[in-house]
Amino acid sequence: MNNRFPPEGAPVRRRNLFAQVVENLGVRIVRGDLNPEEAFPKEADLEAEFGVSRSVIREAVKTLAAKGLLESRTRTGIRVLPPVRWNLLDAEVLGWRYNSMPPAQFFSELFEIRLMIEPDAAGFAATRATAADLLEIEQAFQTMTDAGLAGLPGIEEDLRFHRGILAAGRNPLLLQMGNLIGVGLLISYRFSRESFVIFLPMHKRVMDAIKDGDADAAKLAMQRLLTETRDYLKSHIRDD
Amino acid sequence: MNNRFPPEGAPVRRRNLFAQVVENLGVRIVRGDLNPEEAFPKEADLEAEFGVSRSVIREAVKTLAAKGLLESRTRTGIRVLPPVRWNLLDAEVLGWRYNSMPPAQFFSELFEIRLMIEPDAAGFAATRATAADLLEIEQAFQTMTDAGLAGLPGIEEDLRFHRGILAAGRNPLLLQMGNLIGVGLLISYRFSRESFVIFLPMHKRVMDAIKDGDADAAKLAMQRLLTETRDYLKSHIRDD
DNA sequence: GCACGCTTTTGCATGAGACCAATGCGTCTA
DNA sequence: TAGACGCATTGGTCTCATGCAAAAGCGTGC
Repeated sequence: MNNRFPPEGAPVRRRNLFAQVVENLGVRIVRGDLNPEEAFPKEADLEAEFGVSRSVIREAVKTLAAKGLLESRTRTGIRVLPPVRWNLLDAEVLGWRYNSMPPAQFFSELFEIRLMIEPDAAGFAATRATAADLLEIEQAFQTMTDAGLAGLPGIEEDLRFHRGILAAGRNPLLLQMGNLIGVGLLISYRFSRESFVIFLPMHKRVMDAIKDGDADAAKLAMQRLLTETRDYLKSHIRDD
Repeated sequence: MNNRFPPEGAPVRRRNLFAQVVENLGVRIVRGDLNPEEAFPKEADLEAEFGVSRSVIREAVKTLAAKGLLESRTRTGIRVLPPVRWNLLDAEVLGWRYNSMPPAQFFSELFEIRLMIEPDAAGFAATRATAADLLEIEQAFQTMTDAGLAGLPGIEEDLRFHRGILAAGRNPLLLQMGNLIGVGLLISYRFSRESFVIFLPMHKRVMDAIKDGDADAAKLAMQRLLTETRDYLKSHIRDD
């Protein structure tokens, strides 16, 4: 098996062959290039297309199947599952999907969900946070502030703050939303690199309400933070 | 490679070897039998333990890795990821986890999230549902009613109803919650096989509000349905 | 219409080598 | 001598190749 992809000249990405196949197929599926119902290449075809061995193809297919994008049966072959089956909250799937989506749609979809989850999560955090939870949130806020003053994007720190609140909500399922927020922040940054320091005071209000154990205030503060961020981003979308 | 599992005498399950390994390891991981940090068996050891070939083990590991339960690197070997990384909303992971969890904890975790999502989803459905969406919801309700009158559990139908509302909310991320509701209904049924017909009128109120396009009413009706169901289940938990 | 082979495609097994990153050892320097 | 740096070793996964088994759709023939 020679004639690897990508073709000569492209920068050689030193990653697992397997991961490259996964990403390539994954992106194509969520972009809709490969529809359900339509014929999907069989293992042998994929081998030929990518120029890799059958094991690599099989492991890639299993990975995509585990994320709900594919299904593979003997005799029938491989087929793309309908979008309902996709694990959209999987970090990778989220990334693939949001990189091929108009920003406006992305933002409305994202913040709609965040507004359902995070205010309530903040409310729970206010009544349930342990000392360790509070410390984590405070430290996250501190590093976020530092990053802001230093003119850095501070995505990592922002994510850490929101994750900290989800964790303090003490419901493991809440933490799943961390992926969503993370990918969201990343993409948001691609559309608008304005400083986020203007939102620091609002973050602080959320934190203070949680520290005070005031669930209603925490909920409202988070709601406010999210709607303001959403509106800000909506009006600052850059077309590129 | 002989000496397959399960040992002689056990009922022969006609499933893929691969799926069996995935389930076995998956359950052990989410149950906490195999902690992160702790040493995890390497491929060769797993081969020996399960009595299957490398291909099967590797594909199983890839599958679990895709669900965020494992990570496998060259030289370092395989290791269990911390629970934060697990894709808890994956249908399989959800099932494994909730089968090894005290019912009370399960119900509180489940309904906390459902109450964040579904009332808002119902609200969106009221303003966004297409004719097809409404038809689907009505049909689901109809089959649910029929099942109830026939004395059947009607889990499938119930799930269809709730999924229909999520779909009518017209935000793809909402549909992810379908898994959660589905597994939830299944487990609920294990704890309490009482008829659910008493909740039919409440379902109807949700549906009618959506048909009327009354978002607030839909939201409230859904909220009511969920809290009542939750309280009912809590007081009917059977210890078995 | 039904049973029964045929054939296509994935499922499973196995051997062999490449590749990668911890680990430990030795040497060199301040 | 302690510490830093480079280097070989080695234990694990990654990739390739090949063969056979098993499942399931399809058609044939009764």
